[in-house]
Amino acid sequence: MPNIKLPDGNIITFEKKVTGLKIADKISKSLSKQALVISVDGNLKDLNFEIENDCSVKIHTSKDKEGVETIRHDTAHVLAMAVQELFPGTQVTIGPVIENGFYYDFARNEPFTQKDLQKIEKKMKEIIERDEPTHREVWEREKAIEHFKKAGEIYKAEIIKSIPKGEEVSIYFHGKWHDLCRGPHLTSTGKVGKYFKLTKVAGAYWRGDSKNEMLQRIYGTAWPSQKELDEYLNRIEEAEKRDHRKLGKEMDLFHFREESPGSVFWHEKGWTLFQKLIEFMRIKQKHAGYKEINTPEILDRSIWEKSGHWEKFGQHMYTSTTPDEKIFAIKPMNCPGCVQIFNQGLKSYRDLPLKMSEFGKVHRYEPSGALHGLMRVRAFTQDDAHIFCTEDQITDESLSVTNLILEIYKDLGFSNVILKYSDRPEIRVGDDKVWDKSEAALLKAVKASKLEYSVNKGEGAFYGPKIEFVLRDAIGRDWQCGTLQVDLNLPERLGASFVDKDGSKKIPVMLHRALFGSLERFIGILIENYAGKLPFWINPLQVIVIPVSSEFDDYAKKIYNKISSIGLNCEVDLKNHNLNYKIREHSLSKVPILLICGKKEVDSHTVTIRQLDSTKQENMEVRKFLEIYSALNKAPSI
RNA sequence: GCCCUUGUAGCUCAGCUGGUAGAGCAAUUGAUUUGUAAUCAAUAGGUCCGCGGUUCGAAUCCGUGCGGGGGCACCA
Repeated sequence: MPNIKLPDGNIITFEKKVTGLKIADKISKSLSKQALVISVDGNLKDLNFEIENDCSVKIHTSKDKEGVETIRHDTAHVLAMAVQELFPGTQVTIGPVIENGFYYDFARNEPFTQKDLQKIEKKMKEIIERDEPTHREVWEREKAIEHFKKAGEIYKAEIIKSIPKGEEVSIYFHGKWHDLCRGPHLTSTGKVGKYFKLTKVAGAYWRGDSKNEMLQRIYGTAWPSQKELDEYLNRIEEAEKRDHRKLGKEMDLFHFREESPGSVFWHEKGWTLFQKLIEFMRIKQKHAGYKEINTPEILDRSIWEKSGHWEKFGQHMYTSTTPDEKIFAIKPMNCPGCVQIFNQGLKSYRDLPLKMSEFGKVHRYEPSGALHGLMRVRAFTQDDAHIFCTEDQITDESLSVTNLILEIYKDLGFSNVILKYSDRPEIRVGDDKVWDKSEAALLKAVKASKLEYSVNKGEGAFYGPKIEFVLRDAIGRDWQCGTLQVDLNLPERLGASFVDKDGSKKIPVMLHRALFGSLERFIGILIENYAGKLPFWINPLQVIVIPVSSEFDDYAKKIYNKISSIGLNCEVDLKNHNLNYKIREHSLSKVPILLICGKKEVDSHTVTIRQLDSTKQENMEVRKFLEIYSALNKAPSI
């Protein structure tokens, strides 16, 4: 006589054991139609799972995350069914739900083509129409292993072997086709619906390990309705339109070429943007008490050996041999150089905290497959800084770094920031007592920031704990940008010390921090966040002056000179094109302000302003325009 | 690095099963002097990514190298 407690608190009593399907029936017809899975005391179960004891349940429909995920999981199964029907001999491996969809990894000698995907989709729809009923069986381990081995499903057999002893080995059937699976699943393939799409094929290592063989992964997306599917596909399309590689070309900011894969050729406009960001940072960092330095790009091998980079990071380092056979490395990080500046001359405790910033260009030999536009490059500029301080100063300094980062992000339009805190990894250097102290100090700063944070256990650097700053962009994507790391190792390795109050020599703590992380990457993020329509103050081409006809060229030039002289990035377009053409051209290249001058403007000594994405025109005295827009030509917080 | 895919004019792309290349935009020149998202015409523009092979003949087929894209691994 199970008593079933519903989410609204009501209790329904059944005479004998009961399934989720029956409970839904009892509640309402519409619920029983929409029901997909059920939570029984918080555990997700199939709708025909038999409930014998008292419990509380929640029946999930496509309106819940659980319901949608089950649809996706079942779609993955249907995908595997279709593939095995169409391509006998293909082995199945795993097929989990991911954000917005699912994938399934297959082992097959021939590659799947784009055409195959269409064929598979068609077959999937057939299977859904066949409405194969689902049922679940629990098998004995050895029997299951034998069964899958015999069926030529080597990977499945291996998965079963790795299921912890004591855990059930459940097999799901959809008609005759069956697969090892934890479940839960819909009651039949017909429940899946047809609102799915296979999106891409890709390679993926078996068990995610690059030492293993490569499988073929088919990605797909699935939704409860056509509308949601279309919306999702639209979102993808919109994101593609923002792609910084495409916009960077269209806006004439930068390009890449074969001679230096993963390194940026910055064009004038892109470089102006780059320099504007640096100028902005210089002001903010000066206020925050940083001293800017600069260290060599190329340093002798010996310092990299001392710092540990040669051993730990050598794989990613560019080296260079001189004609006289000396080996130098091109810096992959700025820290050793900075420590050498600290080491020059005697430092006192009175000098601490000493904050040295550097816009340092570093080179790292990244694997070719990792490169991606500005987001992942082989040569990039860090807005780096190293703070030398005492252990007691870690919390305050970390907090002031956090505040600086938040201010800077906010100025650039990102106010949604979360933190990731990582503590000691298994392989590390230094005494556990020192770790205790530095972790506590850093965590205190994290908490004091009052930001949302997550803890990544064991993911700190080998030399100390770290925080990563993650910002969310306009279309909801997260980007890891800033980082703050406590370093208890490098200062000692490179012989840094200061004279303490009592006259003794002590080793300082070093904080590594970067705000944007990489200027290149951050510019990529900015472009995508704003879809190329950069805020006025950071825009590398702010104003274009357009005469209505060549008769007004002189006036336009005069205006252009005035605007340039107050430090705005301005151009004048004297080309032999009509007004409509010029407006279209410059609007497409996303210039925020177009100034139109004709007879009217010359007579009244005004300009007519046309803002990007607005057809409204505003006529204004030249003097007033200069006043307003020179005030707008700086960061909001400055 | 690994799997798949891709490389034609400055850009975006067409070029079927092998017969040495074409469009639109941009550029140049000329005409036009224009009031808020494409004025007209003419001209010029190519080592079809590199190397090798098959073939009477290769942008096209094969091999290989390099680059791009989608993933995986990597992101110290």
